[in-house]
Amino acid sequence: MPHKTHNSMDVRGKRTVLIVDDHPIVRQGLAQLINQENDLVVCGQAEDAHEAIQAIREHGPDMVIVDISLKDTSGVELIKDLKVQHPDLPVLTLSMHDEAVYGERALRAGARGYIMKQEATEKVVTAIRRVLAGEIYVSDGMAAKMVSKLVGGTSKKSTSPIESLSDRELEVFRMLGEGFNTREMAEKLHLSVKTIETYRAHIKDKLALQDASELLRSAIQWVNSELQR
Amino acid sequence: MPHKTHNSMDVRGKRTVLIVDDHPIVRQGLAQLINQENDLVVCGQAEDAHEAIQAIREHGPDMVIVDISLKDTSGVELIKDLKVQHPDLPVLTLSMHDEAVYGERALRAGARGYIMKQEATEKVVTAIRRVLAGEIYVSDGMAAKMVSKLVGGTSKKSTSPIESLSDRELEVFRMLGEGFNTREMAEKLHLSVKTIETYRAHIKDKLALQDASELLRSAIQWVNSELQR
DNA sequence: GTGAGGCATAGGGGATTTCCCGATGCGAAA
DNA sequence: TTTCGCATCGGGAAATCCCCTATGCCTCAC
Repeated sequence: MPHKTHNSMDVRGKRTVLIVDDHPIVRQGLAQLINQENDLVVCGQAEDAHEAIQAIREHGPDMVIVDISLKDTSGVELIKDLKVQHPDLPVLTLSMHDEAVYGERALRAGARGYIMKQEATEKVVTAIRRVLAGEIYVSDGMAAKMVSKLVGGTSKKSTSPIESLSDRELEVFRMLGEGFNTREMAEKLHLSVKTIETYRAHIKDKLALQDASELLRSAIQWVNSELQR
Repeated sequence: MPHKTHNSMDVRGKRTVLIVDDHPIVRQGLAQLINQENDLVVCGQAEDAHEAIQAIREHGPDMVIVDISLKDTSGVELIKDLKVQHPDLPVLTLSMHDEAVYGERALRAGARGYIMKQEATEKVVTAIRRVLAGEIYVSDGMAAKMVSKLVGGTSKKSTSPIESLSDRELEVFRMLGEGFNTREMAEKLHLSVKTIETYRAHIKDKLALQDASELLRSAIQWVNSELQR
């Protein structure tokens, strides 16, 4: 398949991959994994959303691998941005979080695949190839779940109210449970305090919580149960 | 590959390292990082506590690097076990979680160092060397915090600073970690809001915490660790 | 293709809460 | 008996929370 505008292959005919992850060790592992394949090569790395945008401009990679939990802007936000700025650039989401919580969000944001760091390295390579080929990669379990969701259509039961939170709201909810206050969240996410306050109010509504204290308890409990996996 | 009796050096005179992490990609990155040093070599890998114990028996490494969040047993439990079974085997804790939350717990469990995955790879190597040399490695920030905690506690012994809380203070600390706000605590304890505020201030002083947010995080973390024993 | 509604973002202004100063009484310890 | 730590409160300024409103996007149904 002949590609269009930007450089689809480097001089030695390899497909180029850009890595976005804020853990140097993970970048190193991933890079080695990719570079030892004879048709793939890592053309650049970034550790936050801003660097990622720049690196994409600079290198024009064939695909990007994005960790979903970055330092400032969350990976989901970066994926959404990329969807706008580079609609044809395929994105594979790499995450240590459970796919049940973040998988669907990542795909809805525009990712072409989702894989957990717990997976064997061969599966990661498989996922990369699939995404490069223009297909979608998710785990079998997640694929099954999404199918049944489609078939079931309006299955009102068994949907945790947490599912109803928007991406930003979930992010705020998680940080709340980790003990951050409104101002800290605003700084971390580069948003106005007022915006965080709005999210808190929405979360309270959606989860039917009475006040800030119930909200906090709920968030703490959820974060802990997530840690237990 | 001849196994020696115990911690010494392998045939080529390198110090041997065992990696325990449930993310294959991280293991790969770390292994490459270590193996490219000419005096260090990875002698084995494990992805959970059980495999780790076995691998240590088998390879007798000079040190172990343990991720704090494993699949089954938490890394902290593994570290405690190792402290019993191999008291002289130095352990470096590697974690993606903030050191403020887990650092102290890891060290108390017996680790000789704590480093975050966010750190640059050179720092990781530095930490490994330090721990191998029998020293303790923590970040500068964490070291400062622990010193101020010790100084602030005025207790010569290394008792947990939480021990220094009075009964009322401890009660407030626990309720804080459970998500109660000041007014609710006042009602529950039949005290003035002002009194609870005073306790909060005292706890902050005694535990050398900066602001309400740190106080909250600390309380949440403590309550959780209490739940797990 | 238009309107309804969700989402991300944020401001205004009053109600609460936190934070930094005290302060008082009461035991225990020095 | 003087000096502690502890439990208990208050004043006042600063910060935060809470309720309402608003705008610019999207998506999706009709």
